[in-house]
Amino acid sequence: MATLKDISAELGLSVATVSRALNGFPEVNIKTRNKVKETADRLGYRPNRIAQRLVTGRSGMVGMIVKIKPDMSADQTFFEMLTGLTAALATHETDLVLAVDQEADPVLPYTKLLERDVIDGFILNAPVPNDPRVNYLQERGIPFVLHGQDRREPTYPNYGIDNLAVSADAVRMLFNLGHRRIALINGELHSAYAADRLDGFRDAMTTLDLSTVNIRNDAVFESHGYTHALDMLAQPSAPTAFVCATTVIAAGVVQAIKDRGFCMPQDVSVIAHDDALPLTRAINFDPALTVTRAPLRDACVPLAEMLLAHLNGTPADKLQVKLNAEMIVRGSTGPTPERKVDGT
Amino acid sequence: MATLKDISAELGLSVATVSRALNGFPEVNIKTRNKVKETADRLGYRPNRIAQRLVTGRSGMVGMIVKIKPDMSADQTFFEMLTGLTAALATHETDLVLAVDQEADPVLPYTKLLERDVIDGFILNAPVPNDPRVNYLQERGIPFVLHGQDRREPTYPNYGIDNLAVSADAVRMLFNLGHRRIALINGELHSAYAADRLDGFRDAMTTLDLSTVNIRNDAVFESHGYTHALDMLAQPSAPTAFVCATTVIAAGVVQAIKDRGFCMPQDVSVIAHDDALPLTRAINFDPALTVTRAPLRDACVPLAEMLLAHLNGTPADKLQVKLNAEMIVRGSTGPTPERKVDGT
DNA sequence: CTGAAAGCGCTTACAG
DNA sequence: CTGAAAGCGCTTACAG
Repeated sequence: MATLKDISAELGLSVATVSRALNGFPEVNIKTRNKVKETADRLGYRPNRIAQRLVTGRSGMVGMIVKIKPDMSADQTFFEMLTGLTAALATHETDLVLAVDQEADPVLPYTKLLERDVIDGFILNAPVPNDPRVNYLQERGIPFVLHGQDRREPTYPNYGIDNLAVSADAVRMLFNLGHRRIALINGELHSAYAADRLDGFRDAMTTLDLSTVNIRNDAVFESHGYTHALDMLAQPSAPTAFVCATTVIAAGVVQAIKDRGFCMPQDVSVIAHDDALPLTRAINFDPALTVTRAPLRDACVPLAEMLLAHLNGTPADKLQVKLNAEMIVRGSTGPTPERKVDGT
Repeated sequence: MATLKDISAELGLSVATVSRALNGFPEVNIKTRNKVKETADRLGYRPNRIAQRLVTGRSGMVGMIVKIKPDMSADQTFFEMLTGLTAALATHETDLVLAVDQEADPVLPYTKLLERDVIDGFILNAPVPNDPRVNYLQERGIPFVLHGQDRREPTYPNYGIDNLAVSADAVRMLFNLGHRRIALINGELHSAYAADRLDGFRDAMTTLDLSTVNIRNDAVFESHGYTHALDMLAQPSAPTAFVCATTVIAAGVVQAIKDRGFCMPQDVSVIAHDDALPLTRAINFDPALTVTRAPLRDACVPLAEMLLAHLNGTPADKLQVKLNAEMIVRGSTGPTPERKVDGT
């Protein structure tokens, strides 16, 4: 493997100049730079990252702790994030080092990864409300970026969508179509996103003076969407609209609607939040699913770049992004049956 | 962060001696060693891996390319391997660097990872027959270990079970119970393991002079197990026994048997290969499932250690392991109905 | 615009 | 048993 020394020997230059030429320092003569680049190419020079890292004090590695859930419900989202983050970090010569969390203590894997190795910072995903990992890393001054929001007033870099607004937008949209009995089939409350969705839902419903009896918080399985919807639709005053945590949940809900002999959207409307995962796509529903949409993949580049910016000194308060999901109205939502009757 | 220099300054020793003391060199005086260790502990010394790696020429990173399948069928096994490998490598101060393969060209991610960084070697999982990655890495002299067998006569480190024997054992066992019409619900043939299972099945059946009409090679979904078994059981001469690629397939097959009104094992026997994944456990079947068993997790420590041994100079021909899966007979297999009739 | 020098934190022959 | 020295391959003040 060619080194800077090889190039400098070949050209009769110092390694310092070769280094500067290759790293785009403005002061080097353009002819020198070209000669250097050419021989570097010819010799197949690749900078030794390890040496660079020793001198810069950076390891070029950021950590992520993977939580293996026995129910595997997080797989799809995890793969999506893994793909996007790996690619985004590779752009910046940074590797993603994984540690797998099999422990009860949520911060233990962080301890281990920090003890054992040189990690520049962490990407925290799938936060729980008031995530304990945040406190742990903050106390130690270890840089990180959080995907999502685990508290109302974050003081650290974080990027995510406004999950309160996701629910509120859905409720308001259904309300405007005439719906009054609106159900929420939510994710599990130990996830921060689901807790926010619940809060947003309750707030919006209460503001509109609607009852919030039809709420379920449960693991994101199609079968759960199915059984919860089936239950609710059997009640005397069944919901006329469902707000679903994900398109996977929606798939179960839609099946329940069919199995109860109802039509969508004539009898029952369905809206879901759409992470734009490759499976269970909203447009493949029949009719296509109305959604609030925020592709999970879109978070990866910002997350990577925010962490690296933070490592380079950008203060945390400049690195806080809360986005609004986009509302896409398709065929699965429509006016309530009551309203249609009233209207004609 | 404390360095060797800090310790040496504190103790009036040279960094060389401190280094040797900490690294367990036999020549250091026991009292010196103890003093060094004590101050190292007190100062919270952690060796700088980057510096170690620069001088040893090792990066302490091994690569694995993750293939994201749209059907997500490999998730469970991937997580299992990820967990085990991460833990096994951590024992040896080695990190697992992931690259995600989203490309058509199966070697492209290897090129990228090698170009971009300093990777000591690779772990290749989920091989296809005559895996092209093998040739690529061998040509370039890059160390790797393969999980499984992608060809009959490997010339590189590899670890896996004998998948031909898995099928052959299952067939022979069913034959001895009197079964003659034996079906195989296999994985997809682009996987090396499935290709071997098919070969083993065909060979064993042919040797026993049995017909091999009932074979399906398909993605490992419970629904596929269900539909294939349902089809086969509707035929005039339906199989009396099923050999299943995995317990997930078996779950579908068992459901089909029930739905056709048959009893297991009185009417139909089922045997599966069991990777011992946390979901779909063989003992949770009713009756419990007869399996050939080889926990995927068990491969992780050997794989990690074989790769590291290879990096340290152990020749490839000493690093080739082919294990036999264990046969565990439970309630899902029994004598054929014909035989019982004949016998009484 | 270029070079000589110091240094990042280790390891390991070579002396003694 | 311990130390002084060289070196891994870079980067970056400091001179000129």
